[in-house]
Amino acid sequence: MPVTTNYIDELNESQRKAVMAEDGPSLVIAGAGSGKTRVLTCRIKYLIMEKNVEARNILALTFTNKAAKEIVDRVFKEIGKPWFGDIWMGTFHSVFLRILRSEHRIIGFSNNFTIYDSSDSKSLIKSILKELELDVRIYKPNLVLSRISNAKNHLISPEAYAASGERLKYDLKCKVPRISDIYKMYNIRCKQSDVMDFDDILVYTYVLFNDYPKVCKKYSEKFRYIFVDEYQDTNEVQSKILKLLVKEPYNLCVVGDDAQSIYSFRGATIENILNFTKIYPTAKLFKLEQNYRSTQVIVKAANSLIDKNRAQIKKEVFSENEEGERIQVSCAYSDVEEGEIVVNKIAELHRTEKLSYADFAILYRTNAQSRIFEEALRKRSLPYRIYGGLSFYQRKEIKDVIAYFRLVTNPDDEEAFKRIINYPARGIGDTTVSKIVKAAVASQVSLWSVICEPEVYGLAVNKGTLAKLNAFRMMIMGFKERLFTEDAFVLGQDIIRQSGIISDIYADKSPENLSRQENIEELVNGVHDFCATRQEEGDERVFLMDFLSEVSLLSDQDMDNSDSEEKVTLMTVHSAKGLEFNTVFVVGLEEDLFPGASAKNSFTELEEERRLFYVAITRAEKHCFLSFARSRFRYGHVEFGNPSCFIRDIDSRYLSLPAGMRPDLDSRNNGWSKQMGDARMEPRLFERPKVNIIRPTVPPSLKKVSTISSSKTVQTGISSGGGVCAGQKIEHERFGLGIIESVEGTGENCKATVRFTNAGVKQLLLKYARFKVIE
DNA sequence: CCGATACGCATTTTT
DNA sequence: TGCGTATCGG
Repeated sequence: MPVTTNYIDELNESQRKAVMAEDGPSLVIAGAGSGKTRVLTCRIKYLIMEKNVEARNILALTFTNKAAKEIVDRVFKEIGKPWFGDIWMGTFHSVFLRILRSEHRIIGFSNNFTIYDSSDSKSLIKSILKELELDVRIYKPNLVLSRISNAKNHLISPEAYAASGERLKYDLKCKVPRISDIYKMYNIRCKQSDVMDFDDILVYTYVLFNDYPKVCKKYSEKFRYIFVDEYQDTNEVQSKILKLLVKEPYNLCVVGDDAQSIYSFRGATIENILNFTKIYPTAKLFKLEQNYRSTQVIVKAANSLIDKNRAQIKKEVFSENEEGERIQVSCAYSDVEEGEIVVNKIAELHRTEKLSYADFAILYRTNAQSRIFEEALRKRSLPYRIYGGLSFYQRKEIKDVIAYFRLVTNPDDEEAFKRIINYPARGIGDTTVSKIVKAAVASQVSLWSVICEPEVYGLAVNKGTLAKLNAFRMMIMGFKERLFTEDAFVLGQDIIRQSGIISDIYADKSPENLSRQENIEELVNGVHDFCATRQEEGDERVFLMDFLSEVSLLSDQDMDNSDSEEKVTLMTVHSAKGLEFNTVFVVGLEEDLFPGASAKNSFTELEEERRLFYVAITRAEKHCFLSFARSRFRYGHVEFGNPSCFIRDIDSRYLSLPAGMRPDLDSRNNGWSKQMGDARMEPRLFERPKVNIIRPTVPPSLKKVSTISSSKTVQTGISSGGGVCAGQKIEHERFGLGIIESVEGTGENCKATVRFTNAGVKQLLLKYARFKVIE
């Protein structure tokens, strides 16, 4: 047993106070780079090791899968397997989805309900608009969706919406008075389709806990200690769910930074963190103010910036690191030149300071800005990686396959139905689908019900179409029968093959189709890995629904990018939250771009943009560069703009400004008097650049996968039970190199805890694990 | 039912 | 400019 106080000693004063706090609510305000995850994981460890709290009484909630994974790994590492037990850790959505699945009956859903992603929601909105004969140019689907989402985030039911004078008035003012009706229909359709959208996962959890106190009590008693990461990003429902769930003495520990709240456009409300002590009057407040990440100059500059915001909790973030150099501001003639300046600087620092390419990040406000930098980097043959853009799961071919999986799991799923009813083409066109929808709406049933009993619901189509519909139905039914008798991988692969997707995509060999093939193969691999992992962890049977549940809450950021090559990172400021880089370039600092144009009218929006800028700057450890361009190619033509007001929000003591922008020298002009900088083009290299647009590692061929599947029970390494012991070095088929930490159980149930170099700590059920012992 | 062409419109996006 | 959608013609 380790000396229990060690890890406590390594904390600073305020961290320690937060970690060792008595029972009761606590709010930890954690400045950027102040070690908030550390406090979170240490407190969990402290409770378990010193306070004899049982792991199964702990719940830790995050916003991203990535954050969840990090906390799981770190806690696991800290306390080891025996103590880890079954702590519930995960995103709000995944944890609540798990609860909703086991309580599905109570809230009126089937066991197999599926999840709509935002594009499904949008698509449903569109069909409702069509049915109501509303003009999509006035009722912009995105607007409608955000109003509905906003209502849900505030727990306004369709009925409450219809009765809310305030909301109706606002809609009327915006000339979209029928939002209320759309909302109502949207909800009905989701219910009929046995689906939930992302917001519903939270709303129904609230309803479950609020309307069924007995159920709530069950979970309250289970989760005696609740942790929330990034609390500044919670919305109203989330905070209310917590309120229901947390009972005396309110062991709710939330960690966050109000200065980093950048998701209000998604319903996050900064009031949650600002009012925490009002909701929980006994709450203790802890402030982590020492920044371990950045130089003093960077921290001070960031402080001076965020100081311009009104709504915030007072804190004094400081750094004891080296002072560091001033933040250099560059002015470029054009967006292209801005790219060159940045890339030149990267090349220079790479050379002079021996920095790895992975030490650099270029952060921009909008994804559209990435291209310029991409081109500049490509010209210089520097390796880079762009995050964002269309994610793996948003690709058409992937969505098609997932739609099949969804429909097989839940035939009532309307969006999945509509997506694949005629893909691959089987002669069921829009007119037929419209008739089905009409009949379904008229009888308040799902589309699937209509094609099951066409005559009952008065579906008027000709015989040929009826036959085609029937064939489709039989195919789906055929798959459905195997839902719980077959493995997700086997069934999934059969669906892809027998549905005709394979023949459709493999029919022609155009380059874009080739990449589709690769993507499908990648997905098949994903299913395979998923099954294998779950089996190794001890799940006997892994069904398609399990895969779906996981995958519908997954984003591309969660795919393991173990691609070890060193690359410059290009991403939006939003996606950079939580990350850190030695050197950061914040680019495009122009009015109407950063801050964006719409921030002009609203004070709160401007403050949010400022926080966003704060997040950007505080990603930097050593160097931070700011830049803007005088002219920029936007929407097809060149536009001129002014430097961002945010540059002037930073105390100029911490900046090194280009000539013409220095407040003491020339305050009349806007920074346009002179060109700044010595952006000289270096000789171009015409080598093939190392491009990598976040497509996951090269997928093995489908053929290879099939081979693996057929040899499912064959072990590469040792047979179950004997042969392994702690300390051995192994190589796992997917996780790579690792060291066995412990082995327990015998025979069938023999499990090993393995620490992998690149994949973290895993528990493997030897019966399934495929690896070989190296030494 | 699918392809071609025309129009209009553009943030950020953990789940 | 470039994508996604709407509409029309084969």
